[in-house]
Amino acid sequence: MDQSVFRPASSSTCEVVCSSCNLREICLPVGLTRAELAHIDRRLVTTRRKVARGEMLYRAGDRFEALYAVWTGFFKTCVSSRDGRDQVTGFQMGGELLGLDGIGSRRHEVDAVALENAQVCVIPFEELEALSLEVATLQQQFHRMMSREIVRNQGVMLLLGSMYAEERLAAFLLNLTHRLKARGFSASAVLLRMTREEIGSFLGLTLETVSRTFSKFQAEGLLFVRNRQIRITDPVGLQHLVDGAAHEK
Amino acid sequence: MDQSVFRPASSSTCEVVCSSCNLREICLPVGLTRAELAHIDRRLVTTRRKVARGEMLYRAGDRFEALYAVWTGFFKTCVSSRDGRDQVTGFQMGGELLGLDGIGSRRHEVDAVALENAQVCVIPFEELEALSLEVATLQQQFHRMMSREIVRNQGVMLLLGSMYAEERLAAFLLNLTHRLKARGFSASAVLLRMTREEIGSFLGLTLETVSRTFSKFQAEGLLFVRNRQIRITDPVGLQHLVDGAAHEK
DNA sequence: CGATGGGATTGACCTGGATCAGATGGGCGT
DNA sequence: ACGCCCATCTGATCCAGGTCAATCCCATCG
Repeated sequence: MDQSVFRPASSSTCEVVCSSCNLREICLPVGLTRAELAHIDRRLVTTRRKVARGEMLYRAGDRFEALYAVWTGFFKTCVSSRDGRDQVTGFQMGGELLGLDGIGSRRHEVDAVALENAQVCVIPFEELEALSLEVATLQQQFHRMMSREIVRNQGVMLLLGSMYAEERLAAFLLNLTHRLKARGFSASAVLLRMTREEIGSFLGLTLETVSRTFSKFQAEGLLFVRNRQIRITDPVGLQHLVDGAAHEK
Repeated sequence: MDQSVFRPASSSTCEVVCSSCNLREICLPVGLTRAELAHIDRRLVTTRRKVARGEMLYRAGDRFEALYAVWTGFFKTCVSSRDGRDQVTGFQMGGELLGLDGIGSRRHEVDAVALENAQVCVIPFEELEALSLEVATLQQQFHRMMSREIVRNQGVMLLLGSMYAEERLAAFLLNLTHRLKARGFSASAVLLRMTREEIGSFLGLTLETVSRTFSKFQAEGLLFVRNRQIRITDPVGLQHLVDGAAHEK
């Protein structure tokens, strides 16, 4: 169940090819034909970048030049206001895009930090736009990914604006397991890649509340926690919480 | 100071033309050449739709077919989870796009409601993608607008996740006045188009807290409130609040 | 011009989660 | 194997903002 053994495509060679990456059905090139994929292999995604645990892929203020598709590893993105307040705005795993925040202003607006040793595929943005002019399906796919990012964030806004701590954590865990499942991992045994504090920052809670809520879930038989190892035993119960079961009249 | 007298372009005729609309420097066609604008006039934006106050431009679950650029009037967008919880995710005014949430799934994911009688320019999405293949600057501009939407939402997440009620309301007011100012309105005299409850929903607060906070701001000499009429007398003071002045050690 | 109703305001009280503090334990470098 | 450090857990207390309730006010309409 160790998720870190998962290595898409050829990790031993340095060849970067979307066409033989096993994330291609989740990542940017979903639905492209073989011929279109060949274009991408040749012209778009030619380099990969390693980011060690704790390092930044980019930081707020950096010039925006490329998008990054997570290949291996796990990231968080953080916004921070000038007075030092900051907030985790998302966690990204294999097949998800990083850097969309920079397109508008040509500067990155958030920090992207690797939570474990990671590798990302570099997608030079000028090239992406150029190739999008030729390959309509690529353009479409890109638009879909941006749109989904918007919808995802609106879901987080709902969570932050109108849910209780337990509901937030339940929603967070279910979201995580769904994404892991879509990538072929177990939806019940999860190894968290982030600290309680990072979870708390993302959910608008303190680390103490996150910790207490995990303990409460365990006491209620919804899951087992042991540090960052989580085993979810009652996903339906968690979903019930998200659906507002706890505070219904 | 009545903002409703503002009518971009020719409101008497039914002709829909971006090239002579006075929102064109704020709206989708920013930075396009005259020739490119002509393309848009001819092929992209040919119809406009009226939405009466309280009516929905679209609702969650509707088939996604077009984006909408607000021409006149004022909208809110709401997400709602199945259990009836719901949350305002944004307010849109002239020159802003509605409907980006539908691109990913081909269904709208939120409701868009007019808060006053409004008119929107209809941008058929298939056409937009087709024309984007030919007009690179249009594609670029569209990507920028989507990216900015993502950044905006992340800003709201920061607000919802880590700010106090006063800071949230101050940030909201300043954001509103900045947008009004960019459209040529007064940044100090604002007529709110939404109820306290809608503001509260957007900010993750109750209507009572919004009301109390307005009163507190007035008592502190930051602004005058009279129902939906706001006059901001100390924008710097508000900015100071947003910057966390109140709770600094 | 008075009646009506929904938005807004204000007060009193309560609570979910923040804050503060201390104890425990696991991972990592040496 | 040891020691250190940081993450985690848990308890006690506090408070920002939610909840409940009463009133006010203004726009609309008969």
